[in-house]
Amino acid sequence: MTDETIEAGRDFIRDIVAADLESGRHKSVVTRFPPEPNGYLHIGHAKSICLNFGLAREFGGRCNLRFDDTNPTKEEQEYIDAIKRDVQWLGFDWGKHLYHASDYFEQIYDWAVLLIRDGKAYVDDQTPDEMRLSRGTLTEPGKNSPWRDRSADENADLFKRMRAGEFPNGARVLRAKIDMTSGNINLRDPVLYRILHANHPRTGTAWCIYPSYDFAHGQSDAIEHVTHSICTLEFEDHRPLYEWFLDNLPVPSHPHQYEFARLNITATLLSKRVLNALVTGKHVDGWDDPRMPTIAGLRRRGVPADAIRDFIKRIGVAKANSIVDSAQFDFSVRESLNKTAQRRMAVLRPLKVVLENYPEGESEELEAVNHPDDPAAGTRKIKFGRELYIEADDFMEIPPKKFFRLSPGSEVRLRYAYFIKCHEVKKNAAGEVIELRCTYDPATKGGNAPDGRKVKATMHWVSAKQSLPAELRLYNPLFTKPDPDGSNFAADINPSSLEVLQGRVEPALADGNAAVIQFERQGYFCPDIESKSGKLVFNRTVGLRDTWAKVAASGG
RNA sequence: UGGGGCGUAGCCAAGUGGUAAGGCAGCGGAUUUUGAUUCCGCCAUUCGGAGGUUCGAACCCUCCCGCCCCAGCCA
Repeated sequence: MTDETIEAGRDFIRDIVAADLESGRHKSVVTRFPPEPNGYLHIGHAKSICLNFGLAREFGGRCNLRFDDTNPTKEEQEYIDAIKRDVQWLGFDWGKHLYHASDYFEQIYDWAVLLIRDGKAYVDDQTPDEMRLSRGTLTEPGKNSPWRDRSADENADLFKRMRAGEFPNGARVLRAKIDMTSGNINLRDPVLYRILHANHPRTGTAWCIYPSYDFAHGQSDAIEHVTHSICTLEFEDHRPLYEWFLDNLPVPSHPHQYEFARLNITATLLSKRVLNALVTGKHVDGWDDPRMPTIAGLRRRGVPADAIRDFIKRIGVAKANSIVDSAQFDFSVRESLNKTAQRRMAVLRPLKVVLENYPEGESEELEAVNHPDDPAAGTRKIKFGRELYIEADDFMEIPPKKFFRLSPGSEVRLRYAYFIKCHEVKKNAAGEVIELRCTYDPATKGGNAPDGRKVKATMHWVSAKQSLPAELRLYNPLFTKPDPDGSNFAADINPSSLEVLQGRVEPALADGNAAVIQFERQGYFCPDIESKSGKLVFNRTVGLRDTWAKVAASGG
């Protein structure tokens, strides 16, 4: 076991599993992660993945990856491939336990026939509209279908002909005969099979009838000998139905369903419907757009898998609906990256600085450490010269009280280099600052003054000549509101979720495919998949905590 | 106004009859050649509300209030 699993928190599900093992109800735990391949996995799925695979790992059991592929009209091979890739990247392994609900279609069909023989299922000829009307409402009971009392033989014949493809989509369905007056609407004769003449990613055209989620899920769990079938709260109402099937069919095992609250994060929408619409509506650039809360998007953005696991561990598992502050996620990302990311310097918004007393045409090499807390990361050389770029935000001509970076007359340190002072500000016709004329103190090489004088700020910089141009992509929340409206998300989309800057980076980043690095005083960045030498592109994974921004925002 | 759930700090979340863990955020302070990191300290006399049981209640009982989910041939 790794430290991570030892530290896994306690929650009601882990308590149930531990108790079931303790009491001997189960010899070992078997869980499953059952995605429908109709979209990419997102951070909400990561919660389920960490729970299901984590349980198996912690208790020495097993977790199956099972595709819930019962609706060929929405499912695609691309999603199957992406889901596998993402689960693996998150650090989990299903071993040889890769399954599909479609693997069980024949068995599930046989069980449907059995229910028909037992008088517990019937073919309904009502139209979808008629069915909706006769289902009743939340407060009124439903009415029995006029087809509810067909003979077992007639039902068997009709069902066989449904399978044979004799009827068009929607013509008939197979329903369980349970109770049209139940307060639980899921028990009002739920649909077991519907006719769908569609190509299935795995079974092709072998079938034209497909089992519903309810009729496939529990039985699939039973076939796989799943012990704890964990799903989200909205399926709580389905549990009586889940159990009804297990009780009325000769299944090989009897799993139990437990429900937990799905993940919500502020200013983030986690529903495949919305994510799909963001992609198809071109609001983002694909499922792996770094602004997306998909696993693929987070990965492209530079978020490490261990940060996602750490986040999931910290938020816990419970039954209360909740919305986690996105700052909680950022914390886990920074926590991970702070330990692993090497430091480099990059200027996002370059402002030219000319050191008037530095000899023209000369340059020198200075030594910079790669990680302040990890000497093993070593050092690197960086070029210093007469012309530099500093961060435009690090200069203010008229500094407010608590601003202790560069301003006319003030002295600051350039990291690993020298103290400098500014004595002239050049502006363009529009009055914008375009260049600073400064002087440096040659006695402060390396960043310390022999006379012991202190500066209040240390700033990053790059050499004007030696640095490289780079595109820097800064990501802001995709939605402007902390609680965007999922049914009308377009209205809440943040028009500045992507900011593209043309900055300058140290030459050490020339090859364009480093791991995630920290640009000192700015944040963690990783080369985008589009980055290459000659055209460097970096994604900002997350910014550093910025106390000054808070001070400045509060007026000073 | 049917059925199923859930209410503990700004946000997550432990706690299940013995006197409110922890994390995030926030706020102080120390260290700092990243306004980062790290480190210290502060942050619920009270658990949605009201009654009741008990020596003792966030935990048990009663009533009330609030929020979420369900009326797909989606999952």
